[in-house]
Amino acid sequence: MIRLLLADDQALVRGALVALLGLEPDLEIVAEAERGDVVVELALETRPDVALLDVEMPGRDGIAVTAQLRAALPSCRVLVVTTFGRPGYLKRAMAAGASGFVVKDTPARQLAEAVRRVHDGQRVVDPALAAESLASGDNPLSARESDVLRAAQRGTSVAEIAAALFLSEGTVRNYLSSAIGKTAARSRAEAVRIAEENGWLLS
Amino acid sequence: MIRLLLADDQALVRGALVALLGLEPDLEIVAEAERGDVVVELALETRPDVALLDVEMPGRDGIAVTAQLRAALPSCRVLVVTTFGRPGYLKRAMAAGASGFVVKDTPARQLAEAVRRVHDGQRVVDPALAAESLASGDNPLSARESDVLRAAQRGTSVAEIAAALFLSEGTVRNYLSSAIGKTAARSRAEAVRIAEENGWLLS
DNA sequence: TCAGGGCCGTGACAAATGTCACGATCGACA
DNA sequence: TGTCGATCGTGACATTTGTCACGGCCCTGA
Repeated sequence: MIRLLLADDQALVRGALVALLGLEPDLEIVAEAERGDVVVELALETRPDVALLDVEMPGRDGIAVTAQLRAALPSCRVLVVTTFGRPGYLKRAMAAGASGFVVKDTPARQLAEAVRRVHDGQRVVDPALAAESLASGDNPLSARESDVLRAAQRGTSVAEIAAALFLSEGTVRNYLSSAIGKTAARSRAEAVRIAEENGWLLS
Repeated sequence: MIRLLLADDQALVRGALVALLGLEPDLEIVAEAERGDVVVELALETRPDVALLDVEMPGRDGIAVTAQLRAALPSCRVLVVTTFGRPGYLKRAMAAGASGFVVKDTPARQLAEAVRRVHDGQRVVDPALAAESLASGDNPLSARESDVLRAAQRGTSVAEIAAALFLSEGTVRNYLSSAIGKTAARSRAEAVRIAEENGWLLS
């Protein structure tokens, strides 16, 4: 039996995944989480063989959880599941120690198979996404530029961003300007969108 | 047996829901769709009793599908399922003729029960969401203001919005300004965010 | 019939935004 | 050791954005 941990913030999806995977005779769900920040603790208690982690979760995002889980319980492999096939997500998930990366667009039948492959020590990655990920290049933003873009995500003004990050307004404008340049955008809002779509704004 | 149609663009979620609802002895999934614009045709072929529609779908959004489905096959009740509990979604779904509205945060066990209630002619609505929906008031934006905000969603400049909508730049600025006022925002980007969160930018 | 509202446009203005040039410090790295 | 890049700041400037006042057209409801 492969022991499974499931983490997804949408109760309906989580429950449905339980039903789906519960149909497989060789899989057993031993734990469920709806927040990222309880996964490691739960894993230490229940000792799963494979953890299915969503990226978008309250508390802590799935990629950060991946890194911590790999450190705390190396015997547990991680399969990351996500709604959005952002190139940066895949790259960072693999760098964090994930064994597989699956988008929610993939047929349901392949999920159990992916779990088995991951448990088997193989890597599982959507080939199309892998290609896109390679093509999109690395995150060109510096840490500060990411911070400023993240703070600008909700339509915040320069003054508010500066106050939130304890920077001068001029500095914020400089970072925004260089972020706009690096993302090949033509306005702050477009830069935010491009960075989001590439998965460059996590953590 | 209650005959079910399922529409959700994420194959994994759709498959998982099939597994979940397939466990219920009185439910039978007779059709699946991954695009909004094929649902009506599919429903006319398979004659389901209840349709489970996601709001966010390619082709046609679930609320537009609801209206068309109600017209084409009045015997089929609609239960709308969505990731985002936007107040405006609920209001528009009910106005379009949906019998129920469920967010993906609700426990999986309640889904089958919701399907039965809807099939029974009852209405199913998350009470918390209903309250929020009433509190948030109606969409204050005029059709044109919504158009302009929608066009501004991706960080587009005034000149580009004007070109896309065949308007003068001054007019676009006026609409943006009044939309900013009506949403109580302080910039275009914030107005876009507020309108999105309230579900005012559909269709 | 008239008032009101949505729609479309113009022009002018203040404020915010984006760009550039210029320093300065610091750590990493060859 | 020197160089490079990231970080933080200043000041000046052009452009864009947001606001306001005004005009006109059309439709709807009182």
